[in-house]
Amino acid sequence: MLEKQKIYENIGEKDIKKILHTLQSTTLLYKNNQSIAYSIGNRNIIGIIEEGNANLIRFDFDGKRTIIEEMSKDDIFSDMFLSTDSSELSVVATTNCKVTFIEYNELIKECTTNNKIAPILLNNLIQVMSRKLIKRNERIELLTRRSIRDKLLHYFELEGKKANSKTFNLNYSYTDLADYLSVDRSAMMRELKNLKDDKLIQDINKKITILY
Amino acid sequence: MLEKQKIYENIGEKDIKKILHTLQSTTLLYKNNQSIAYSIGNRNIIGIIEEGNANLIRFDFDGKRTIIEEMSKDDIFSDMFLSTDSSELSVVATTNCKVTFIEYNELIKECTTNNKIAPILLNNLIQVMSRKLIKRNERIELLTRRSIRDKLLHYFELEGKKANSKTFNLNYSYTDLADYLSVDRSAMMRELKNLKDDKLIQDINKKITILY
DNA sequence: AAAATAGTGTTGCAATTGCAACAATTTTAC
DNA sequence: GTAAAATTGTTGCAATTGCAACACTATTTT
Repeated sequence: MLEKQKIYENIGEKDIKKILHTLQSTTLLYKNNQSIAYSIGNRNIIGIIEEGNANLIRFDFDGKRTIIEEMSKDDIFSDMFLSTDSSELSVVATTNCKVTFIEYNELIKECTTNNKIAPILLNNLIQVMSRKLIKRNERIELLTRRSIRDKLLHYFELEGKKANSKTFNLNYSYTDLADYLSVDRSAMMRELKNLKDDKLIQDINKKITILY
Repeated sequence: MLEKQKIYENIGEKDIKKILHTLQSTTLLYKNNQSIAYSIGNRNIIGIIEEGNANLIRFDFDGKRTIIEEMSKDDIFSDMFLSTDSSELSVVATTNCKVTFIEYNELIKECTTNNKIAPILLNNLIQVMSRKLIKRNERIELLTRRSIRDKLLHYFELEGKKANSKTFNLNYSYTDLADYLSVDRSAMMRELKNLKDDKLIQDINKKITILY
């Protein structure tokens, strides 16, 4: 399994502080369910989640909510990664969060001034972005499955691979999982029951076991 | 509308040749429908499409094909952006193609050796990756729509925005569009007819006009 | 120019899915 | 520790979707 790439990989504590200072970073705290507003007027701001979890979500005009991406410690988000006219997208804290904001343009500038740390941070940024691309790809692959059954089975397979075991714990609530798979919750529950009846999976209290 | 970021942005012809040579790049030609094999044994290979178009596609075990991403000139692809165990994914030329391969690790190495061009190329790489993230995000947003009708309308809106007009040409065949939206083609055709009957869109020979 | 291949347009029918609505349970907040 | 809020589990029913099959047209290939 691919290791989770970290934005501060290979940079010592002191150097992290130094470069964050050089880049004139800001660190802010957010409470659970709070919307993480950023890039107000600015451009190319990168938010680094230092502590806690947050989701990138979309609210439909009819109030329907869709989780686009879930993020945790060492994950990043940025207006750079979002379409300019996607105003209905927002980052929402799902636990209390600590977020550091840096300006990408400053980081690039530092790379041309013999700063030794900046290129490492830039490389790490690319690694984290690669990982993000992979995650979004996985999501796309999930969503292209044509039935709820296929989506569930594929999701379980992915989780199984991640856990490197046929048994793993669901860290989503069923409500959230339905959102993630973009299907009706009750229809998903019905299909989940079918999968259990067909002895393809076991589900003991959110602990899933793949039986095939 | 966001400009398409180019991997060679702000680098002169001569410098492009120079850096490609330094990075020991390889350029290969592919014919339409040919599979673009890369990273055989290697890691962190970046493919740059110099000419032509290619798709990132998945073949299901039952032969069903799904377009994950369509790519054109100046687009890039890489094993870095793909899950390690996604062996069923492949890049396939959809026209005759010219592709240059570079090694990411070499590029990083060059950045620490006072090479003036390498950091620019690296910045461009980030810009292109950002764009790719946005594209995949758009795709996710499309796929999370719950009905064929919604998917079509949303797709048309996106294309309208891109063209900056209510009228634009479909550059997909309907067969491919169905693949892209991940729905049954005949069901999509039916829904397309409904949209026309409801006077929400006009469709004259692949020239779509949004009527609302 | 003919043949082969790929794409378009349509339909009936069966299966899947979403919606609405509800009770029961669990978790969170004060 | 109780009230409020969120989640789970279930069902009937209607709407949407996928499948299969077909005729027809357009585009390549040789």
